[in-house]
Amino acid sequence: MLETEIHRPVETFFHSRFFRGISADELQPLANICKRKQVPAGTCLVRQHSPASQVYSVISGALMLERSSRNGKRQVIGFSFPGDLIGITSNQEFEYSVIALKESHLQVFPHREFLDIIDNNSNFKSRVRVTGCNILAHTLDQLFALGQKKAHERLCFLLQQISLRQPGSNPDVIDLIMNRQDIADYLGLTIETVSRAFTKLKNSNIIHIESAHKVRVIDRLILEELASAH
Amino acid sequence: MLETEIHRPVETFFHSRFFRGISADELQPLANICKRKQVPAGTCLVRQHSPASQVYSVISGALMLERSSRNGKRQVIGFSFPGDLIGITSNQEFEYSVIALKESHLQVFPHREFLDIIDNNSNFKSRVRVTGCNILAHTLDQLFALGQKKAHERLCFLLQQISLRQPGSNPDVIDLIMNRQDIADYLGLTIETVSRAFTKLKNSNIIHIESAHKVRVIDRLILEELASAH
DNA sequence: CGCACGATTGACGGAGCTCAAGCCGCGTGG
DNA sequence: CCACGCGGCTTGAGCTCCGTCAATCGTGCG
Repeated sequence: MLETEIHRPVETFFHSRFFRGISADELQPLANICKRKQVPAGTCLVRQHSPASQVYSVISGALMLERSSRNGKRQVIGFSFPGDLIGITSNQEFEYSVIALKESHLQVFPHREFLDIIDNNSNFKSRVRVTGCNILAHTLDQLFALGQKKAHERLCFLLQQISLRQPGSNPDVIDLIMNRQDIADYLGLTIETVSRAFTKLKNSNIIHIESAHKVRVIDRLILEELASAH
Repeated sequence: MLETEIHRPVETFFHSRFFRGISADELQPLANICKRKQVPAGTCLVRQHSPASQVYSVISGALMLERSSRNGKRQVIGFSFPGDLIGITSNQEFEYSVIALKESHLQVFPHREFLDIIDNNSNFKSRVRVTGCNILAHTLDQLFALGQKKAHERLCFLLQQISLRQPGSNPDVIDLIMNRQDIADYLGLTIETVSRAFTKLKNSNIIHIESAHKVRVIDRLILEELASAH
């Protein structure tokens, strides 16, 4: 894991959707406090209950947010893709661990300074609020899925999520960066049930499984119908 | 449902924990835009997908937040008690419906003006952020319960939640303001399973059921152990 | 007192969990 | 280049917990 100072033009590093359309002048204060970090696949970027002293912006790669309990149970909270922010919280501690699923590049900001700069710029301010609301909205969707849906419907929910949020232009080819255990812990199921749900969707001609980690959407309408929370 | 202007001293209405310790001078701008609302038990205060144009502060009573899908499934998101804020979002629409479980009194603020005032006062600003984070933290706890816990453990989670958040000084006597269907939809179970979970906890001498809506905690340590997400 | 509705209990079936075996893709080494 | 082994995924068999359906209980209210 290496952290380096930025010595290049500001705009180069702020391609995240969070910063889109904000002028270089406004970005400069953030650039001044920004470092970069590169983490290999499998590393733990943030440990649950550690002090929330950094804010991260994902530049490339993919990460997983998770919570674990003492008795070994784990709930995967979500996945972070390029453009996502991690660690915008007002609590003292991180609510979850963050683990890199692939090698990932991130921007790192000191938490306190980040919020100070955000607070003094109304463009940023509203974006941070929207980001927070989006996170909550996603968590509520997931809650609905876990509380009210069957195994194969939950899987549709996950596929839909990834399909819409993964980088790249073709949402019909889904790149499953996580393994089956991660999916199971995200959906509140076991790996066996996840596997059976995959074959069920395959046999219903809703998806085509090109490999264990690559899925093609055949019938998007039905996928959405099964995934939807409304 | 009646809405009235405030003509009494400011402090009278701002006893919510959200406003605690903030001076009358600072509260005045909020008082100026504040109306009151009283809703009888069973009323729908906010309808899912309606424009998020109000912020509410609960003065007395109890409310339930829920999401419904077209096919009739419902997920209860949480419960609001005196001192809670409802509707702090940056989205255009409410993410959920809000229904009064008892007759409830609320303060009502226009959304836009509320946020403007909040943004110009650093005391408020940090409190709003903390409130948002607490809501997310609670939702994550619930997510963990639905994903990883068995029926009777989920029930312990709910009892623990209410016990800690309900008004009144004695956390060992739990007032179940909601009915069994509400509990079931909160925990992702059916009413029958909820009922069986109650008798299971009763037979294990963890709780005593005084009536269908009043429960006494016998063994708080075990209750916490079963409820905990860590 | 009797009705009505909500809560509880019982019997049964099924979705998903557990345990175990088999399969597949991939990397390593002969 | 192929044999082998390993780890992750899939499939199968049996069991368990929870959902479903139905009957009963209990409490509050007209």
